[in-house]
Amino acid sequence: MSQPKYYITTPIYYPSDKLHIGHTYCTVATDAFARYKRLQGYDVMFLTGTDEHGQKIEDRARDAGVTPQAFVDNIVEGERGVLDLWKLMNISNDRFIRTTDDYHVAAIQKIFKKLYDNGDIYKSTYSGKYCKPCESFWTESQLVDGKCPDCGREVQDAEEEAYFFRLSKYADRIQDLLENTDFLEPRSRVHEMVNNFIKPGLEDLCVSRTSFTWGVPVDFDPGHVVYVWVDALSNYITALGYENDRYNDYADFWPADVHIVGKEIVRFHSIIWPAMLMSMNEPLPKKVFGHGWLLLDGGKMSKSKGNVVDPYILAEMFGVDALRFFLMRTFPFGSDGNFSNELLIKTINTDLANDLGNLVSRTTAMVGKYFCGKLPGNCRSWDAPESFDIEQIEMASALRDKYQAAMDAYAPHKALEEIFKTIARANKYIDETMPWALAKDMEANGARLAHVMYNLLETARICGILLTPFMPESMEKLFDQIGACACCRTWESAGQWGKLSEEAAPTKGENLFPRIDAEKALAELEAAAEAARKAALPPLEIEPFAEENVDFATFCKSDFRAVKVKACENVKKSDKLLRFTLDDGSGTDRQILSGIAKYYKPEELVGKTLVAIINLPPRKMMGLESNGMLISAVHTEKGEERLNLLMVSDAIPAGAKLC
RNA sequence: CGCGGGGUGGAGCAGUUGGUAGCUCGUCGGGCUCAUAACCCGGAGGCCGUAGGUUCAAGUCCUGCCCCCGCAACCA
Repeated sequence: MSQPKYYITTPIYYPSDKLHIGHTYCTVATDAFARYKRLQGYDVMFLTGTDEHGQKIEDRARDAGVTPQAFVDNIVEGERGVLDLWKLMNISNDRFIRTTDDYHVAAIQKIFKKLYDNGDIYKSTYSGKYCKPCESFWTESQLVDGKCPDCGREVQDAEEEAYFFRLSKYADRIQDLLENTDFLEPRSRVHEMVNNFIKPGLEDLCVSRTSFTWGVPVDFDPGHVVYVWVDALSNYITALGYENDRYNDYADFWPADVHIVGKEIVRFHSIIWPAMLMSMNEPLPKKVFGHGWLLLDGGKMSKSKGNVVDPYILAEMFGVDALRFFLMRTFPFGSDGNFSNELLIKTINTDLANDLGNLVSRTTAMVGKYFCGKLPGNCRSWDAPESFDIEQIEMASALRDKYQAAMDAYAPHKALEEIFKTIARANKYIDETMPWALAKDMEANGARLAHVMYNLLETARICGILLTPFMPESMEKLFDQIGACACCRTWESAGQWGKLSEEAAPTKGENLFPRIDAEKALAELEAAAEAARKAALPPLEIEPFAEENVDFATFCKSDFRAVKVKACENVKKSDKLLRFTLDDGSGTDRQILSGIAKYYKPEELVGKTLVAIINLPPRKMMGLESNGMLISAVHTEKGEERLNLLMVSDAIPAGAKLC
């Protein structure tokens, strides 16, 4: 008897930069669904990975002075890279595919050839707007004011030889798939796809490039590399062993049960990908779900806005499970949501610390206090239940089904809402039953009190099971604290009231979810963000070179001399100016004021031999006259201005002319 | 210009097939003391962007307009 199979995927992310909270959102959601299905007893294949080819990576690698492979290796496998992030976030993927993996590359060549051989890929010319310096093609709509969006320079019409995929051939079948099945969800995305792309007429798709080389080579036509579509989308099947020997799971797991994707790539997954599969005569995935975006301040987060949220910092500060929970609890999956640190902290404090954590804490503490940590047994049932007993038990008993309905509808936020309604009910139940009052007369009320405790533990147990996909580690701790054995942590047992042993021995452990001091945490986050901004600044910047020439005669008029510092002091009431008394070789002291107090202490300059231009017109600063200007070298490091006075050999006599 | 999404008490959001407007936070008042100054109860606060229409009945359907966000060939 084999288990039912379930195959779920995230997109493969583009490692041109470090991943941010948006990628984390998508991956955590997929992980929660994967864990949910495992909990239900499915044999789950959960795939994620990275899409590592293309022009942008080639460019970024060149800028960084490394090979494209080294560049992506660093982002994927390096410290705090993609793999580290998923490990930190406790992502339970069964497989990780990189499009640079040998088996994938070889499989892509076979897939490309297959599409070519069946006539759906043909050779033609690609025409578009080309920016020569950037060596990039752009579409009309990508241009900014008709110019290259990267460098702002003029573009020209250009053509290159390329292979095309007959996407148009599948337009009708795709439209039918989108409109008449629930292939694509949420439903609102269907209108977008059909109105925007199918109704205007699907154009054939350019699937190869000759303008860059970082990609899978078309093996039967040197110079061409496979463009993103075939390369990236096929990952979902090559990772199962399609057209390769590395794996052998295609028969078991394809078609995928669901591709979880961000809304911006719904197009590729709901139009191009099915068309490719139709062409290859392979089954289509059962569903594509396009989730929403996390917005910041009502707008998109982007590097250019400098408002990218770093999941590392949040997870380290608040805990992985708290972050995972927040992402799934707060935002309706499928629509956009406004991310903020305040909301994150508030959600953790309210739901996790005050409601769930505190419920477990007060319950286990009471069992410890009133029953020395072990229920007396025979406490599962009660002869004359109050209405609130019944209500509490019924609510917890019905929870699993409600949860399942929400999860199956890809509404994890609703599933969590149901759980927390039940948790809130349990907190209320404590008020209604007043255990501390019962405890005053244990002889008379001990049995009743034990029943109340049992009901609370049982509610916590059921909630704990259903929360496991979202917070796997914390729920293990919860189970340990309430004394739940392995057999009452299962999906099956989550649907059955009364599975917990009547002689369970809870222990009050450490707080599952400590309260967060919001003010302090926000200040720390602000400091971390500031540090990140600084770190992102270029390590070294120099002034751009002058575009205009200066003629030789004008230059020669500038009289540069070696000067020796006889005295130097801070100018009173000025935090910038230093006053120099200089020997310029004339026999008369020369006074120059220089705004470099930030960089030098006066005393360290006395005796130094510097360079000054001495025929600038005299100028008064802070009431003192300055006769010339000392020459310094300036540059910027990590956004901070650096200045070095030009110091020359003390062997040079004062007054020596520089030319 | 086109397409998509959204405009609901101070803030952030739910509102399934049209039938007395809900949740979280905040706020005000009360209760409790088992617990992570947490928990429980109650109050105040919304003519559901706007103008029309359909209907016995509309936040929910239709039309026009205003405002916000996004997409427009790979930023989840």
